[in-house]
Amino acid sequence: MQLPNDYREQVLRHPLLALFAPEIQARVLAEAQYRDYHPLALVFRQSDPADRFFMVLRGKVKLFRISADGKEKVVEIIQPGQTFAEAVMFLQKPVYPVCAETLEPVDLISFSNRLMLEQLQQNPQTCLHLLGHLSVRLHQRLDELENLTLQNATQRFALYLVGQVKDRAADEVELDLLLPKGLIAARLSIKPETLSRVMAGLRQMELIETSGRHIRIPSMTRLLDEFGGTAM
Amino acid sequence: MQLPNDYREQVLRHPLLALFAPEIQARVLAEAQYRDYHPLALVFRQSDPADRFFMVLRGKVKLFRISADGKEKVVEIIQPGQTFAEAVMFLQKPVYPVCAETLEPVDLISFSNRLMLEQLQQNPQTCLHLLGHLSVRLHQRLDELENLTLQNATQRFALYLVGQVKDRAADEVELDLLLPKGLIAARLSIKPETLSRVMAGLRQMELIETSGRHIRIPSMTRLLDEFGGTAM
DNA sequence: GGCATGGTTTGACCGAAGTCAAATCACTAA
DNA sequence: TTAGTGATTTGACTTCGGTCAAACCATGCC
Repeated sequence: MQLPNDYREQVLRHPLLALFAPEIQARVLAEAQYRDYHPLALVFRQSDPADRFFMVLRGKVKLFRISADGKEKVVEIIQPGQTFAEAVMFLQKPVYPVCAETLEPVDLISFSNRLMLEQLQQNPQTCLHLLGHLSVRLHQRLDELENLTLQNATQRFALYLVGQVKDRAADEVELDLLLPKGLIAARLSIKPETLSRVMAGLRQMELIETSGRHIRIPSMTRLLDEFGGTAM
Repeated sequence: MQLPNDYREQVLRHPLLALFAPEIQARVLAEAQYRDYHPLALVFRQSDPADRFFMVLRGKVKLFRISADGKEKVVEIIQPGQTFAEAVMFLQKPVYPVCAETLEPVDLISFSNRLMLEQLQQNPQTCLHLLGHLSVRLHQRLDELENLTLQNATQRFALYLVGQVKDRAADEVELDLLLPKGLIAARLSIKPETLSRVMAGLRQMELIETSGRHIRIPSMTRLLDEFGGTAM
């Protein structure tokens, strides 16, 4: 399928491709595959052999793991503009470590690992950028590990809320959750029922006010005060 | 302090330095710092500014996080020959994301981030190697996340045991735990008391026999059968 | 409107792991 | 040997979050 022109620029602006010479960019795009997906479509499955990686152009993609007894752990929700499964190309035995499923109508572009690796050998700058990117991800995972083990459900949700806020300075904040609560619960590794109770609790303590997806935080300070964590 | 000669070779054999030209290696070593530590010494603290990374030459180093209320999460136990805190040099604001503490008498060598970054710009092969390394680590963290959320204490310990076994083929296995049980518990994010009960449980089911640090697994098959997970 | 569907909430109950405290074991050093 | 320190075990109790089931709500569709 043909890559629509309005996506071209967005793709080439991505740091992974931005530093390549124009003729290389052209080659990469030529070998790229563009595809649109229905909601709830499976992009790839855990332990599928992996010879391509992806960039989201439109919609959201859920990365998750399935355990032997069928329980799933949501690892990440990928937003437009982000790539996923890039780290896989560096493994000796390239195999996707998670399942990827679309949440909405989604447009994806995918790139050949082989071609990308070849280009990386010529382009240390992009290598360094990727190293930076992976380092950040590694540390995010660290944060998440810490959250899971050291923080309870309410603290995890509070931290999630904080992460959603754009204006870090303001004390009184309003925002809209951009995911259905069930998904947020999954992302935080708690059950929807528990999330519901957690929010009820915070409402009780007058730390938040809610109506549907819309949330008002009267005092960020007070919220962080109760559920600070090491955060920031 | 002077780097003992018998360590020199070991250090230069490490993939991070192995591909550098001899004169570069010499420069890196010249700027490296060698030091020995007592047991329970703090190498660096979480959120200390980070301008060096480390390689363990002797002894074990514990990496861990401390939460606001003082609880600690053991992230990793570093063994001789391994490097740690290499990923930090790629961050915009280089700051150690964990605390590092020696568990035994330890010898460390540390390298300048600045110098290393300079060299990486000239050496895409080593970049790629590092990318591979970080990717593996990223996926290990994934495994760990999955274990924490999808697996209970007994399953986690069973997986840990499996990971300790050298001979993957044998069905009847004997091994010695190389860490005190308290640390193993921490590594698995459970309390020592719980680990104790977990082992008692497995003993009950005749899946393991123990005496002190020594453990006999009469049938690997049976153990994995009960507590398989997605593992392998 | 009436109804089906899926997301969200609420309640009653359960269970795995944490907490606290005491007992026991292991090993060192006098 | 004996005392002392720290690691490990055991028991009683608590707690957080999960499970199951029912109610509730919003939405779109006929």
